[in-house]
Amino acid sequence: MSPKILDSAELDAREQVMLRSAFQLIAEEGVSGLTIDKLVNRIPYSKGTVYNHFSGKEDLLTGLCIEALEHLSHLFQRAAAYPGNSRERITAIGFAYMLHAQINPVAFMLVITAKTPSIWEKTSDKRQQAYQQKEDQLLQVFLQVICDAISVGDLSLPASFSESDVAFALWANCFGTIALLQEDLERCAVRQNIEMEPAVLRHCSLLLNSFGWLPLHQNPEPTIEQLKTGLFKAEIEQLEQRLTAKGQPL
Amino acid sequence: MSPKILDSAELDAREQVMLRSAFQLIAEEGVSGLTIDKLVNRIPYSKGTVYNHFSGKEDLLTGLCIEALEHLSHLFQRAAAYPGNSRERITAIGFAYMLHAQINPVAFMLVITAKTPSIWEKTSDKRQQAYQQKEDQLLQVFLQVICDAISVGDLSLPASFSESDVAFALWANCFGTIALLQEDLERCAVRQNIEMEPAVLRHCSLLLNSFGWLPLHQNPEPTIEQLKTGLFKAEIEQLEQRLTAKGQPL
DNA sequence: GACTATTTTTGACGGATCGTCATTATAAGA
DNA sequence: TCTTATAATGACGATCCGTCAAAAATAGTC
Repeated sequence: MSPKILDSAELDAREQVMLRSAFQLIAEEGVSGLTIDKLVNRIPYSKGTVYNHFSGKEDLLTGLCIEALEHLSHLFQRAAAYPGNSRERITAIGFAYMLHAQINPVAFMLVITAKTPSIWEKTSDKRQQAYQQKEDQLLQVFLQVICDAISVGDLSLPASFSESDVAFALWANCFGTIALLQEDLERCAVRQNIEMEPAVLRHCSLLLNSFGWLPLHQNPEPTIEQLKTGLFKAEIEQLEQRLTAKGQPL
Repeated sequence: MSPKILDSAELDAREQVMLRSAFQLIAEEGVSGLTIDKLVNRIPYSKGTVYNHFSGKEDLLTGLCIEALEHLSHLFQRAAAYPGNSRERITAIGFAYMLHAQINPVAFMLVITAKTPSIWEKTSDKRQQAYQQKEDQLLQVFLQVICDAISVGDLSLPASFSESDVAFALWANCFGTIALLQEDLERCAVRQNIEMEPAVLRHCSLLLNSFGWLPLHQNPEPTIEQLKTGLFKAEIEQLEQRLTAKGQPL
């Protein structure tokens, strides 16, 4: 039935099937619901074949994370290409990060836990490298906007801050805000009825102001409505669909 | 051998024994190394007895998180009582958060993952409540310092910011910085040779300045050396011991 | 087409872990 | 001493993981 020599297109297609089914399984039953046996029952391949593609459950999870990073990377690149000033663009990236986390909360949490030793150690070298590469891509987008801002004069680096430091400060701030407000972490004491979207934007504004990133704005950033009805219109609609009918795959 | 009717002191003592051994097991073999069977082999109680105390492995993990939050709570309270101005005190809390994460990195990561559905759902109601309570305690310390700062005049709330919003912004910022620089997440692209201590302090300074929290400082906050040689002397030493000889329990 | 060699797929198996529960052990009271 | 309530035990069934020897499928050769 199957060809003797498998071309990489066929292999990729299979991997996609496996990742899709794994994702769906997680969407239905949570991360702990993902089981190799259950997965095998849903796909036209056997357990052994799955293990030809993934070194184990953890490798599969990292595979899903890589897909999530790809999704995020697309959003970032679109945000970075937003036709506005540098402050609007960096804000758009933060906004994109938040959108991603809301559209795909499970993947967002997965990425956090993917680097813990219990998962990372069991990830194949091949996929570890692929993951790192995607992560680098993301950082590059961030850095590009920062460098642009500097060259245009919108931003001048504070003493003892490198471009990377600025990128990291913004990233950590967005990440912390999103992570603590993530729906998975319901009923956190820290988050008392705080809405994610305004919080992320407020925190971005605070930090950008602190860097003296021009043009200085009061929060909320005025450009947000444009992002929601323009650049990220599709994602916003996708998000609203999610809120009405839950449980559908990415 | 055992008394017929167990008083709560005896029960608490047992729970401590179990938690200690679980902690040690994790320190030796990582979170995935914690196994009920292995735990049972190390303590003078049987599996059934363990299950009389904890509803399962996840409940045990949450139990460890509660202990971690208690540790953190002590640090926070000491920081909040630091005899300095309000800005120094809030900075001391952020510093304490970082110290805690460095002294007990596994617990820090555990607390992140504890709220994910796969763990939280399997946690007993009793322990869920205990956890929430500890979390509330932490937030209260934060809020107290913020309210003090306002009443003293060091801080005036920005428009559309409540006290909780300020607390959350600071918390999220510290959390994000620490989490991304956590040693468990080695080789993150975002963190290129960035040291945790200066990063946390820089980010705190940025945010405090953005709030106009008086007295305005350049980073690094000048009070840090005092914290390291005074208030948190013991913890700093503990940390240095950890760096030289790894693997010893909290 | 028959036969061989090579590649690929398969799922049964051993090992490990979980959580339960019938059984055993212990202590208090009569 | 004997009964009874309480607590501790660990054997057991169920589940899941990852492996590997056997089976299936294909390509090549005559």
